[in-house]
Amino acid sequence: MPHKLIRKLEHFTRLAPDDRAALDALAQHRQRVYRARETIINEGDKPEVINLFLDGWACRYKDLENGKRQIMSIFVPGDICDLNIFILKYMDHSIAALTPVTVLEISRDAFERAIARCPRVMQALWWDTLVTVAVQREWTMNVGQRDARERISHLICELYTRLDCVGLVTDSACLFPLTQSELGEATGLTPVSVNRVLQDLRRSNLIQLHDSRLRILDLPGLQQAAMFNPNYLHLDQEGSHLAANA
Amino acid sequence: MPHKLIRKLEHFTRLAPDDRAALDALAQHRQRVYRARETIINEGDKPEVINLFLDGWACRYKDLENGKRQIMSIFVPGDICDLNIFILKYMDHSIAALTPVTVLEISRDAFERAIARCPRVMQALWWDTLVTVAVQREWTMNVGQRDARERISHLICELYTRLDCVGLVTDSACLFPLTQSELGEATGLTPVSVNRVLQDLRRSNLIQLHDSRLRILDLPGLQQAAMFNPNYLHLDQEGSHLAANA
DNA sequence: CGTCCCCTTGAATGAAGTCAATACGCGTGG
DNA sequence: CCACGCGTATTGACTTCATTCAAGGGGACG
Repeated sequence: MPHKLIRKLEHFTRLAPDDRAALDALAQHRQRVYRARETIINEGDKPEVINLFLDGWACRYKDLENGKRQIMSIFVPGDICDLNIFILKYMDHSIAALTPVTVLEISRDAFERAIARCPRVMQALWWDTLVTVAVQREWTMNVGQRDARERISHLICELYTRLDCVGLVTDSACLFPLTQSELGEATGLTPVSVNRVLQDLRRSNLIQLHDSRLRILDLPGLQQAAMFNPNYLHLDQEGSHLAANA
Repeated sequence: MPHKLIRKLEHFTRLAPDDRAALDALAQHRQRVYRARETIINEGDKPEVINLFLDGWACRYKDLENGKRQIMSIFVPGDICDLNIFILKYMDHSIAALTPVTVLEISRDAFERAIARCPRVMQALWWDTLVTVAVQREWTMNVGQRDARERISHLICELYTRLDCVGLVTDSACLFPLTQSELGEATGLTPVSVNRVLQDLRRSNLIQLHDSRLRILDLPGLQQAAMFNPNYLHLDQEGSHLAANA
């Protein structure tokens, strides 16, 4: 059932039937559904489980004293948040559903059992962790060095690529349920600026975006506008030498 | 010899003599010295070792097509960069010395041997990894939501706290070898803006900063100016229940 | 002694923010 | 069924914070 995760991990290495079985075993665990905007875990709470997102979009965010909110990560299906998070006593940020969301709650024990006898799974999950950090660095870069148009384009490129990885892109189109406010919170822009940039991207015939549907009309053009280089997602089967049937 | 790392890890958990021995064993490995500004590893290179910073400051950075550069992390003594980095085939960013730097190059094997029989060390290093990611998220927040004065203050607060953790603060003062350009590259500001903010912080009697020496005159005041909350550094012995002598 | 890097300062410019008004779709309840 | 409220999107006018441009000073080093 967590086959979106499997699908994603196979961008890194090929998994043996055993490995897949170990990952599937995780799916035995408690599944939980959240409504749009519902909190999944709050800053200050004690983390107890590893959340694996099966369906829907969610985000990591933090509120500032001055009322602003920064969205620091977006979770799409197949994403897993913080292996071993229970090492920490308190969450330093919150996680909330952006759309209705289904997650798998993996306990520490189940997780440890799953990876204990599958070194390839362990490595693949390490890869996923390293990619998550690389994404976070790229977000720092995005808000630090790019202007409004580049930021929004870059975020769109990244999410589009990540969705493609787990099979959620069809015909250059995908679901894209972020509001303009949320796009702003993720990129450090105001909703008004986001709106203006989106108008511009539409006028430039790079994207279509309405009713939570995104279609990329000119991927190379959009990537260029974003200075997007997918390197940091490390998707090119870099771990294939570790693969089951290599 | 990597006792700055040990010192840092003990903010999370208490280590047994065995654990310390395992960490000390790492120090047997190749030590390497870089000059200020020298590249330690370049974007595109294959990562071969885990670098543990013993002395001096370094940074992670990425160059953009448009000539700008974002510093995405700062390394101070006791910091370790990316456990298991060799899972990736290519570096997606570069690392360079900011000052003369001494690093320990830990091989994959040595690393695996060190943690194999010391679960506490493993957990402590995992904690360190989670903190590193939390710091990266905070940087995203910093450039995304704070104004110039807040950003610079925040970065100063963070580095001051991290240096304090490894015993590099004496009498509210520490080495602080970043140039104003580098501060700008880390915060998404121009050197001119950085200069103006620093003037302002000095006039407000919050800090002294000259000749690469920083003194904090009013820590609560600076933290308030920065909206700094050290939560995300997870320094309060959160893992003491796992400790050797708990 | 000259060069280079870093820091400093002032004045002009510009990108994004703020403020405000309007429009649109959707669900709820009268 | 329609009215209303609410959240989201759009647009225009004005403001502001940071950037850009430019010039000058000081210290380190060859």
